[in-house]
Amino acid sequence: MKMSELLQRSGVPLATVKYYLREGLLAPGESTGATTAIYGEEHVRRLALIRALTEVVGLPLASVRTILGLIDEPEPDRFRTLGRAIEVLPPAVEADPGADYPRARAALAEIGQLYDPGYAAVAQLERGLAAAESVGMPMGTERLHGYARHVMAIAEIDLAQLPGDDTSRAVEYSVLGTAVYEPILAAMRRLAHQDLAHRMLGPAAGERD
Amino acid sequence: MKMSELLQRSGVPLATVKYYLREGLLAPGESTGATTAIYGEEHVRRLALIRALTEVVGLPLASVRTILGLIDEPEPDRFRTLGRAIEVLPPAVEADPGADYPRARAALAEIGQLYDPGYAAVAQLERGLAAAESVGMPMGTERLHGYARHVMAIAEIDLAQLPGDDTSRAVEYSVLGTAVYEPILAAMRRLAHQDLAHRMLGPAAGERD
DNA sequence: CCCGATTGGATAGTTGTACTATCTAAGGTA
DNA sequence: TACCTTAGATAGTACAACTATCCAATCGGG
Repeated sequence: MKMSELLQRSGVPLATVKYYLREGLLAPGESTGATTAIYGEEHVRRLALIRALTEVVGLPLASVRTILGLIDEPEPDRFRTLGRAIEVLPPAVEADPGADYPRARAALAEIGQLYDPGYAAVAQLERGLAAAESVGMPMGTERLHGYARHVMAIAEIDLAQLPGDDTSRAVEYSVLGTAVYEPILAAMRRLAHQDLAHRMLGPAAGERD
Repeated sequence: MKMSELLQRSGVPLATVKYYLREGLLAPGESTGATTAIYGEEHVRRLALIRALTEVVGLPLASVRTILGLIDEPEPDRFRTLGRAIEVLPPAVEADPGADYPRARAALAEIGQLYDPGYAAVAQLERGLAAAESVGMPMGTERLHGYARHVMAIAEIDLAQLPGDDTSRAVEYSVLGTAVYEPILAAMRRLAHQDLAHRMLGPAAGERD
């Protein structure tokens, strides 16, 4: 397809597509002359991916670039690839293997999970727990155990669908599954709150207070 | 305490505190003369809250302002208050009561939950589902049901701790609980993935691939 | 009570991100 | 052939979140 069709299919403005091309987020089309190039489905898909990561997940373009790079050329170690991808997901915190994350360490010990200070999610957990604390809502043991049990069940659902054979696809699935399903889970939790509140407080609860 | 102590306690630079004061995010201290004012614990707490919302949750200051306003002066309807707070949480999507959200509607019907197009989380769910689809990873029915069950259990844990008597505190708890625990849940899910992958693929899995 | 440090209040400047617009020249197209 | 589209380059914009400076009025230790 030509540029005009790509614009229409993707819904992204011309100036923005050109910007993404300049920035190397989008591969150039196959040139068929000095003023034309043809684009394929992969360009439409890539644009959808960029927009999803920026608009839905809320990533800055620099992080999008990192993730696209990991999908296009994953590192040989699948764990490290996913770890690096997670590092740029919000809340972006760099993991320092030498640092100590006391809250995260205690929490993980409590629920019997691996503590690896080199993994970005550990730093993220530490930061989240510290933030909850500093705001006057520290996470209690009961809540921690409850969360852990159900989060583990959710993770099992995720892992069950991971394509086991093809590394590149598995990386894409892992990265996107982490990034794309997170907002969905968040929305579902918010809706569950509303649903529960309605049930617990009765149908007129929306009008009360 | 005086300004210098507030700076030291909060760790926020002077220029930034002044900026927050100008922007009305932080209440001025009690003036004791033309060049001095005294600040209290509530100022320290407020600064921690602002930093948590910006740095951990990743909110723009405009959204922080909305949330602070809702905590300081909640609307009489607790549901609407929480709804308005959720509207500014990422992924920020405005709910349009007149619009139709087909994917969210279908998903909620599937799991037997209330569908209210005026609630921001419905628009957020729609957007998340559409993004997953456009990226080639549509959410399947099994995954939806699995997620729903465990998310509902998590929401029950949340609701169980909600202070029932004081509306203002309940609003603060609801808003902060939604915003502050979300990153923690996200981090826990990421860690659960790692933990599961290690168990399933064996201890040497980190080195494989 | 004096002098350097601190503060409040105002204003201007900086940095970074993500575009958006314009221009030119060369094709392509009806 | 006349107009439309495109590639490629460059410049400009808009906004957010600070950051820095300046001034004048204290405040507080010696």
